[in-house]
Amino acid sequence: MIEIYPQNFDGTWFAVALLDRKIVRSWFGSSEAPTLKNVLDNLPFDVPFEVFHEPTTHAKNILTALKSVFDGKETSQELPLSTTHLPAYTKKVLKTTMAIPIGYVTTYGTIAKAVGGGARAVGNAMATNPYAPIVPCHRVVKSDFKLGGYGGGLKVKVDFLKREKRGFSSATDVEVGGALLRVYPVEFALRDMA
DNA sequence: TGCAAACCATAAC
DNA sequence: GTTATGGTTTGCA
Repeated sequence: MIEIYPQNFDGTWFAVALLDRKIVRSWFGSSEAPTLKNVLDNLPFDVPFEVFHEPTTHAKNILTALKSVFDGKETSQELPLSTTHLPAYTKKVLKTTMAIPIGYVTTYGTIAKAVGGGARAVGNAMATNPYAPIVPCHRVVKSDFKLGGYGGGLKVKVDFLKREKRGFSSATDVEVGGALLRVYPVEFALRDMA
Protein backbone atom coordinates (compact mmCIF):
# COMPACT_ATOMS: atom_id res chain seq x y z
CA MET A 1 0.00 0.00 0.00
CA ILE A 2 1.34 3.39 -1.01
CA GLU A 3 0.79 6.15 1.52
CA ILE A 4 0.56 9.70 0.29
CA TYR A 5 1.10 12.69 2.52
CA PRO A 6 0.41 16.28 1.41
CA GLN A 7 1.37 19.17 3.64
CA ASN A 8 1.53 22.95 3.49
CA PHE A 9 4.50 24.92 4.82
CA ASP A 10 4.42 28.71 4.57
CA GLY A 11 2.14 28.70 1.56
CA THR A 12 3.89 25.98 -0.44
CA TRP A 13 2.49 22.49 -0.78
CA PHE A 14 4.64 19.39 -0.56
CA ALA A 15 3.65 15.80 -1.11
CA VAL A 16 5.40 12.46 -0.75
CA ALA A 17 4.35 8.96 -1.67
CA LEU A 18 5.79 6.26 0.57
CA LEU A 19 5.94 2.54 -0.01
CA ASP A 20 7.42 0.47 2.76
CA ARG A 21 8.69 3.71 4.38
CA LYS A 22 10.64 4.62 1.27
CA ILE A 23 9.98 7.52 -1.07
CA VAL A 24 8.60 6.51 -4.46
CA ARG A 25 7.58 10.01 -5.52
CA SER A 26 7.69 13.57 -4.28
CA TRP A 27 6.61 16.91 -5.61
CA PHE A 28 5.76 20.45 -4.56
CA GLY A 29 3.81 23.45 -5.80
CA SER A 30 1.87 26.54 -4.90
CA SER A 31 -1.47 24.81 -4.47
CA GLU A 32 -2.65 21.50 -3.14
CA ALA A 33 -4.62 19.90 -5.94
CA PRO A 34 -1.97 20.00 -8.71
CA THR A 35 0.74 18.92 -6.29
CA LEU A 36 -1.29 15.93 -5.21
CA LYS A 37 -2.27 15.16 -8.77
CA ASN A 38 1.34 15.11 -9.90
CA VAL A 39 2.08 12.45 -7.30
CA LEU A 40 -1.05 10.43 -7.93
CA ASP A 41 -0.57 10.43 -11.70
CA ASN A 42 2.99 9.20 -11.47
CA LEU A 43 2.98 6.39 -8.96
CA PRO A 44 5.50 3.82 -10.19
CA PHE A 45 3.65 0.74 -9.03
CA ASP A 46 0.14 -0.33 -9.73
CA VAL A 47 -0.78 -0.96 -6.13
CA PRO A 48 -3.50 0.49 -3.91
CA PHE A 49 -2.84 3.89 -2.37
CA GLU A 50 -4.39 6.17 0.18
CA VAL A 51 -4.00 9.86 0.96
CA PHE A 52 -3.40 10.76 4.61
CA HIS A 53 -3.74 14.28 5.92
CA GLU A 54 -2.23 13.46 9.29
CA PRO A 55 1.42 12.56 8.69
CA THR A 56 3.15 9.88 10.72
CA THR A 57 6.34 10.91 12.48
CA HIS A 58 8.34 9.36 9.69
CA ALA A 59 6.33 11.16 7.01
CA LYS A 60 6.58 14.41 8.87
CA ASN A 61 10.38 14.11 9.00
CA ILE A 62 10.51 13.67 5.27
CA LEU A 63 8.11 16.53 4.60
CA THR A 64 10.13 18.79 6.86
CA ALA A 65 13.30 17.85 5.00
CA LEU A 66 11.59 18.66 1.70
CA LYS A 67 10.71 22.08 3.02
CA SER A 68 14.33 22.64 4.08
CA VAL A 69 15.58 21.76 0.64
CA PHE A 70 13.00 24.08 -0.84
CA ASP A 71 14.27 26.89 1.38
CA GLY A 72 17.80 26.35 0.17
CA LYS A 73 19.06 25.04 3.51
CA GLU A 74 21.55 22.29 4.09
CA THR A 75 19.94 19.05 5.14
CA SER A 76 22.16 16.48 6.75
CA GLN A 77 19.34 13.99 6.66
CA GLU A 78 19.58 11.02 4.32
CA LEU A 79 16.25 10.55 2.64
CA PRO A 80 15.22 6.97 1.83
CA LEU A 81 14.61 6.88 -1.92
CA SER A 82 13.13 3.82 -3.54
CA THR A 83 15.01 3.60 -6.84
CA THR A 84 15.08 -0.12 -7.54
CA HIS A 85 12.47 0.09 -10.29
CA LEU A 86 14.36 2.75 -12.27
CA PRO A 87 16.60 1.99 -15.27
CA ALA A 88 20.29 1.78 -14.34
CA TYR A 89 21.29 4.80 -16.36
CA THR A 90 18.59 6.97 -14.82
CA LYS A 91 19.73 5.96 -11.35
CA LYS A 92 23.27 6.97 -12.19
CA VAL A 93 22.18 10.36 -13.43
CA LEU A 94 20.02 11.01 -10.39
CA LYS A 95 22.79 9.95 -8.05
CA THR A 96 25.23 12.26 -9.77
CA THR A 97 22.76 15.12 -9.63
CA MET A 98 22.44 14.64 -5.90
CA ALA A 99 26.17 15.25 -5.57
CA ILE A 100 25.85 18.87 -6.74
CA PRO A 101 26.33 20.97 -3.60
CA ILE A 102 24.06 23.86 -2.68
CA GLY A 103 25.37 27.05 -4.24
CA TYR A 104 26.61 25.33 -7.38
CA VAL A 105 25.14 24.23 -10.70
CA THR A 106 26.42 21.97 -13.44
CA THR A 107 25.37 21.31 -17.02
CA TYR A 108 23.59 18.49 -18.79
CA GLY A 109 26.69 17.85 -20.83
CA THR A 110 28.98 17.79 -17.81
CA ILE A 111 26.86 15.13 -16.17
CA ALA A 112 26.83 13.21 -19.43
CA LYS A 113 30.61 13.24 -19.45
CA ALA A 114 30.72 11.90 -15.89
CA VAL A 115 28.19 9.08 -16.29
CA GLY A 116 28.41 8.34 -20.01
CA GLY A 117 25.68 8.83 -22.56
CA GLY A 118 24.65 12.14 -24.03
CA ALA A 119 23.37 15.46 -22.81
CA ARG A 120 19.87 14.89 -24.10
CA ALA A 121 19.65 11.60 -22.29
CA VAL A 122 20.57 13.45 -19.10
CA GLY A 123 17.86 15.98 -19.84
CA ASN A 124 15.41 13.15 -20.17
CA ALA A 125 16.34 11.82 -16.76
CA MET A 126 15.83 15.28 -15.27
CA ALA A 127 12.47 15.69 -16.94
CA THR A 128 11.25 12.46 -15.41
CA ASN A 129 12.88 12.99 -12.02
CA PRO A 130 10.49 11.36 -9.54
CA TYR A 131 12.08 12.95 -6.49
CA ALA A 132 11.86 16.71 -6.84
CA PRO A 133 13.20 18.63 -5.06
CA ILE A 134 15.20 15.97 -3.18
CA VAL A 135 17.15 15.24 -6.33
CA PRO A 136 18.08 18.83 -7.17
CA CYS A 137 17.43 18.78 -10.88
CA HIS A 138 17.04 22.57 -10.67
CA ARG A 139 20.84 22.74 -10.32
CA VAL A 140 21.35 21.48 -13.87
CA VAL A 141 21.55 24.09 -16.63
CA LYS A 142 22.65 24.39 -20.25
CA SER A 143 26.25 24.58 -21.36
CA ASP A 144 25.98 28.36 -21.87
CA PHE A 145 24.53 28.73 -18.34
CA LYS A 146 21.11 29.56 -19.62
CA LEU A 147 18.56 27.78 -17.55
CA GLY A 148 17.21 25.01 -19.75
CA GLY A 149 13.83 23.68 -18.69
CA TYR A 150 12.05 22.82 -15.49
CA GLY A 151 9.04 20.68 -14.73
CA GLY A 152 7.50 23.20 -12.38
CA GLY A 153 8.12 26.17 -14.66
CA LEU A 154 11.23 28.27 -15.17
CA LYS A 155 10.33 30.85 -12.55
CA VAL A 156 10.38 28.15 -9.91
CA LYS A 157 13.84 27.13 -11.07
CA VAL A 158 15.16 30.69 -10.90
CA ASP A 159 13.72 31.29 -7.44
CA PHE A 160 15.28 28.04 -6.28
CA LEU A 161 18.70 29.04 -7.50
CA LYS A 162 18.40 32.49 -5.93
CA ARG A 163 17.72 30.94 -2.55
CA GLU A 164 20.78 28.73 -2.98
CA LYS A 165 23.24 31.52 -3.69
CA ARG A 166 26.27 31.13 -1.48
CA GLY A 167 28.63 33.66 -3.01
CA PHE A 168 31.07 31.16 -4.50
CA SER A 169 33.23 32.63 -7.23
CA SER A 170 35.02 29.76 -8.93
CA ALA A 171 34.27 26.31 -10.26
CA THR A 172 35.28 23.23 -8.34
CA ASP A 173 35.08 19.46 -8.66
CA VAL A 174 33.11 16.99 -6.61
CA GLU A 175 33.74 13.28 -6.62
CA VAL A 176 30.88 10.95 -7.38
CA GLY A 177 31.04 7.29 -8.21
CA GLY A 178 34.77 7.46 -8.84
CA ALA A 179 34.43 10.24 -11.39
CA LEU A 180 34.92 13.96 -10.98
CA LEU A 181 32.02 16.26 -11.66
CA ARG A 182 32.76 19.89 -12.42
CA VAL A 183 30.37 22.31 -10.73
CA TYR A 184 30.04 26.06 -11.13
CA PRO A 185 28.82 28.82 -8.81
CA VAL A 186 25.08 29.26 -9.13
CA GLU A 187 25.82 32.93 -9.75
CA PHE A 188 26.99 31.94 -13.25
CA ALA A 189 23.45 30.96 -14.13
CA LEU A 190 21.88 34.02 -12.50
CA ARG A 191 24.32 36.50 -13.96
CA ASP A 192 22.05 38.23 -16.45
CA MET A 193 18.83 37.94 -14.54
CA ALA A 194 16.66 40.59 -12.98
C1' DT B 1 22.40 35.06 -33.18
C1' DG B 2 20.08 31.36 -35.67
C1' DC B 3 19.71 26.87 -37.75
C1' DA B 4 20.90 22.02 -38.75
C1' DA B 5 22.71 17.94 -37.55
C1' DA B 6 24.52 14.73 -34.12
C1' DC B 7 23.60 12.86 -29.71
C1' DC B 8 21.51 8.84 -26.67
C1' DA B 9 18.45 6.66 -23.16
C1' DT B 10 13.37 5.73 -22.77
C1' DA B 11 8.73 4.96 -23.72
C1' DA B 12 5.43 3.91 -26.83
C1' DC B 13 3.98 1.29 -30.94
C1' DG C 1 12.36 -4.54 -33.39
C1' DT C 2 11.46 0.22 -34.71
C1' DT C 3 10.22 4.89 -34.16
C1' DA C 4 9.37 9.22 -31.82
C1' DT C 5 10.64 12.26 -28.25
C1' DG C 6 13.12 15.35 -25.46
C1' DG C 7 14.84 20.18 -19.51
C1' DT C 8 21.15 19.34 -25.15
C1' DT C 9 25.35 20.51 -27.73
C1' DT C 10 28.23 21.80 -31.25
C1' DG C 11 29.57 23.74 -35.58
C1' DC C 12 28.97 26.84 -39.22
C1' DA C 13 27.08 30.71 -41.85
